[in-house]
Amino acid sequence: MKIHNTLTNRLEPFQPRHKDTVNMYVCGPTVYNYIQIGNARPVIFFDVVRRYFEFIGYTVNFVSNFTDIDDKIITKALEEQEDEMVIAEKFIAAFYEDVERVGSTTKYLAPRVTEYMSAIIDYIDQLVKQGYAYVVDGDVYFRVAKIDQYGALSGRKIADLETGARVEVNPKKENPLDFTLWKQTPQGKTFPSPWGEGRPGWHTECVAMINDIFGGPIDIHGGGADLMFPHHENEIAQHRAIHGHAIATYWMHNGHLTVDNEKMSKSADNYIFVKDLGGDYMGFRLFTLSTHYRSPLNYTDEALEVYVNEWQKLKRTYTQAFYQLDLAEMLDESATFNAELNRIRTRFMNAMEDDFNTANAITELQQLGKYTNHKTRESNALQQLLGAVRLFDQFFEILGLDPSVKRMTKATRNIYMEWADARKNKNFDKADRLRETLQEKGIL
RNA sequence: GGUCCCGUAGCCAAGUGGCUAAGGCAAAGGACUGCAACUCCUUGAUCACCGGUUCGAAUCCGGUCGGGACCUCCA
Repeated sequence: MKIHNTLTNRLEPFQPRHKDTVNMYVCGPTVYNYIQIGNARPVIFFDVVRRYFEFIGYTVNFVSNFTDIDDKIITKALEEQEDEMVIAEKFIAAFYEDVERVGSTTKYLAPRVTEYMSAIIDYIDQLVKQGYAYVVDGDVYFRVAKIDQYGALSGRKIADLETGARVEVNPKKENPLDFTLWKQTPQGKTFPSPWGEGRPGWHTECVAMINDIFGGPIDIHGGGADLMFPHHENEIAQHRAIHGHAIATYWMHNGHLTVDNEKMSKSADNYIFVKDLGGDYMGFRLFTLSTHYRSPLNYTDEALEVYVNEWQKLKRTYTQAFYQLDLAEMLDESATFNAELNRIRTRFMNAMEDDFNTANAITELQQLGKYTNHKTRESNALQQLLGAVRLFDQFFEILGLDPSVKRMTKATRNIYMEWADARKNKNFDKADRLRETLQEKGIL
């Protein structure tokens, strides 16, 4: 297994810290609105990472947080004249719905900032006591200059950052690059702390959560590329300060999704919420996996349509093979793979092992589709067909695609038999009627 | 202004030093079929441009042009 590590900017062999276990953490959403389709990319990709590791036998401890205290939530709460926590709850529920829509699992630990307040305050307190942070008028800032390796993740140097600083001047900060750990707030929900009533900055939560939940450094820390700087850089800085090392071995970042080659933004009026996408979410999932995760992905209606069609095609292929086996009472759970299927499987797995190259994995999925279509048209190929269906099952499990095909009921089976009979007897009126019924049931 | 990424057939997209540059979509032609749908087969690129390194480059280096990201608590 090779993974591109943003921290070293290299492809590295994956070595878990604990045998047979993968501990991973993915930065979750700030719950102030529905998620847009760009947010769905890490939701889908890291779900695939998890699925793959589980498939090859690892136990995966997957954690992704909710930022439920934030300026944006306060703004939203004021707009809607609602309590901030009500807003947060609403969008957490909406988030889970969207996660399920796109076929990712919601079964993972999802800590919230509000549940971690004391751990966050403790962490900041330690930073202050050890001189890595300073207090000014009830605000607390991290002293970036104390961390030698600051900038290593995002490939920046402190000097460059200072030179090109477009950072707003905050006279309270010793250095414009210093980031907020705690701040007093004029409005919104506040929490008591040694520095007064206020709220934590954004960067401490993940560190506090990871330390509490995993009790030490983890294997994989993931998120969108925009989190590299400053968010992940700041997480690393805080962790180096107290623990002397980066918090995770491998840092993985997915590239951004654009819409019609433009970044999604409210001002550009090209925001697309996952919930509004409508239609075929499996097709959308396939679309997001069709490009390597580190490359940018451009959304257009046409591009999505291509993969919606592709998914329909794969599903049709699978379904036909499945029912052919079902009719023949040959739908065994286990199957042997012949040389061709093994070749496809090996290529698929190799693609996944190569830094989760889902684009190439999907190519193999398509090759399997072609193979299956050939076998569906052959007589006496049921063994190979069974192998194909079971290999499909494996690929679908890894990629999180679900064709939702169930065995035929007795009634449906009878209709199918009647249809076949009618065709054989050239009773085409009847056959066409039955065909329609079967098509409605999704059998044909 | 600073840092970084990208530019492969009409479109999407793998490949990052070496057999004839994967795969998909679209298009055209063909096969199959009671009709249709589905499916299958065949057909396309010297890799933005210029120069360099090398026995050999889409793949490394330099430059030019074009596009994008981050530096603003956006995945």
